[in-house]
Amino acid sequence: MAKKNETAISPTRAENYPEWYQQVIRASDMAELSPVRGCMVIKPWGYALWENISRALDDMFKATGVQNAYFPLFIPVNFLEKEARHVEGFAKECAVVTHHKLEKGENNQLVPAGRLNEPLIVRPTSETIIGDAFSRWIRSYRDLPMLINQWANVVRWELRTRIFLRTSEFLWQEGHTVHATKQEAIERTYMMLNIYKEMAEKYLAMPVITGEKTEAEKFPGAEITTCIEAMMQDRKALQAGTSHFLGQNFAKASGIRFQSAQETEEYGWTTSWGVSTRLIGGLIMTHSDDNGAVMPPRIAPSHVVLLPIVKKVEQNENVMAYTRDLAEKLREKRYHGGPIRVQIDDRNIGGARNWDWIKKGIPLRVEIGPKDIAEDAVYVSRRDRDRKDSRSMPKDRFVDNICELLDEIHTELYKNALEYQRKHTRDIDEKEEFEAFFTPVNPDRPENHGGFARSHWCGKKECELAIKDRLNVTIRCIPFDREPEDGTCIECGTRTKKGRVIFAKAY
RNA sequence: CGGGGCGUAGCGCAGCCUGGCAGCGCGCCUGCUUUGGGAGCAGGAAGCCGCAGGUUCAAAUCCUGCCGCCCCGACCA
Repeated sequence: MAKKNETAISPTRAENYPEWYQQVIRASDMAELSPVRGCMVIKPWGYALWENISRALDDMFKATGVQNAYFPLFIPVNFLEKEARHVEGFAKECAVVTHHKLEKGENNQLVPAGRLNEPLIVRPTSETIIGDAFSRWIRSYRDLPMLINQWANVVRWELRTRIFLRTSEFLWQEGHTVHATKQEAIERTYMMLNIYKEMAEKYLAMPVITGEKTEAEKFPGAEITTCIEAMMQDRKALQAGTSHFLGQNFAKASGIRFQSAQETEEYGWTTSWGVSTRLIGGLIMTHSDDNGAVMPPRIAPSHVVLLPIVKKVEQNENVMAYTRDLAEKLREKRYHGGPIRVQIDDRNIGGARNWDWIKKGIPLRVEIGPKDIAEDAVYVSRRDRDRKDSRSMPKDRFVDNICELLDEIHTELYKNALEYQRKHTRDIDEKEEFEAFFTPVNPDRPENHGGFARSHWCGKKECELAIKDRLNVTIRCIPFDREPEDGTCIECGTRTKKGRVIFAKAY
């Protein structure tokens, strides 16, 4: 009974949020830093999240006619050069392959040899190389729409990295489509953003605000960038997914042309859209608490862990048999398209066993001891409730209702996150209040600040940049659901009727 | 790339000022006892003290250089 800290994770969120984040990842065994700077090793408990996320997304994509394909990791440098703004956006963070061979040099060290005639970049995103393929694949309007997705890794040479949120290499999906008309491409852009919203809210229990990026925050080369933005528990915004309408910019850069029904030659209208392993960072920072991770049930690596409690050796086999039988009954149940994922943990390590699963964030913990078996009952604890808030229930009722119980946890997590977001979102019309809102109360913890400010903006880039320079606050998005409203720009005071935009500090 | 902090066992740290056997807690392994909320006893394994050079009889400790990590800022999904 050597009770140590009140909380399993130290420091707590309030004490040091960035450090807490890393400790949650370590304690839950989701991932670790790799020997290569800025890269991560995703361990099974973390990778299962990505598998579950990607499986659900893949189904949703395919339901809209998207097909998967795979394009090369290496891209000729001159491909990137084709779209001017795209170059500006990505050139400075590209990893470049310049050699194709290693030779033994002094002291037996391996040194690069065999310089490439043309260097290759490691894809930071694949618009250009997919565009090249599309230019060959598409001849006629009958080839359209072209709806392609790839699951891949990409590399962006980041200065400052943070596990899952910003690593030099990350996993993602990138969808790329070509359409005969502007209208259809724009519709596709919004359609995919809605899928991301559904993933965030219905699977990750992460409420998001959908909207459009400003000129300054757009994807390099896009006409319209749409996004889902979520609030983390430090009240910073996380861009959790983006969908872009690329106009004809990339079609012109890559020569994606088709012959129309009217026998004219036209450029295609393209879109691209992606989400990444960053979503995992987002769900950690949305739901986890000072005792570790909290997994949203629908994508949790496991739904329930069974913890047999053996008092006397001679009861051991009885308890284990009961436990195995319960596991089998649970596995027969279907939950959101798959079986209930059950683990049995019979390690003999006392209360530490329970804490391990709390830190991993498994939605349900079930203790099974002689007392329960005598009553044909189980003792159930929910991760989203206080850890002492456990209750006994008849075993059959537990089995019959486990799907409803998991969905209830999902709903509760979503509700709490939405409540948090609303609590820290404020309409602000006075410049002084705006400044105070984003100024940390405690200078030692500059990450602590107000949250989302809904304020008026005249639409000028200078005002947006001035705020960014002064407060490190940016316009996260122009919400789709904004209502026209009279107001004055929070920076320059110009009258505007357009309605409010979301200002926040961002990851 | 600028400012600050930190590198000692898997994790968290002490030792450094004042040079002299490599330490502590947790974790890990073995055995026994235990098991309804971070178990007890006994035994054990585990270290390039970030790296390289220097000073010294002797360096985790002093000096020089480098590297890495974390936080803040600029940039980004």
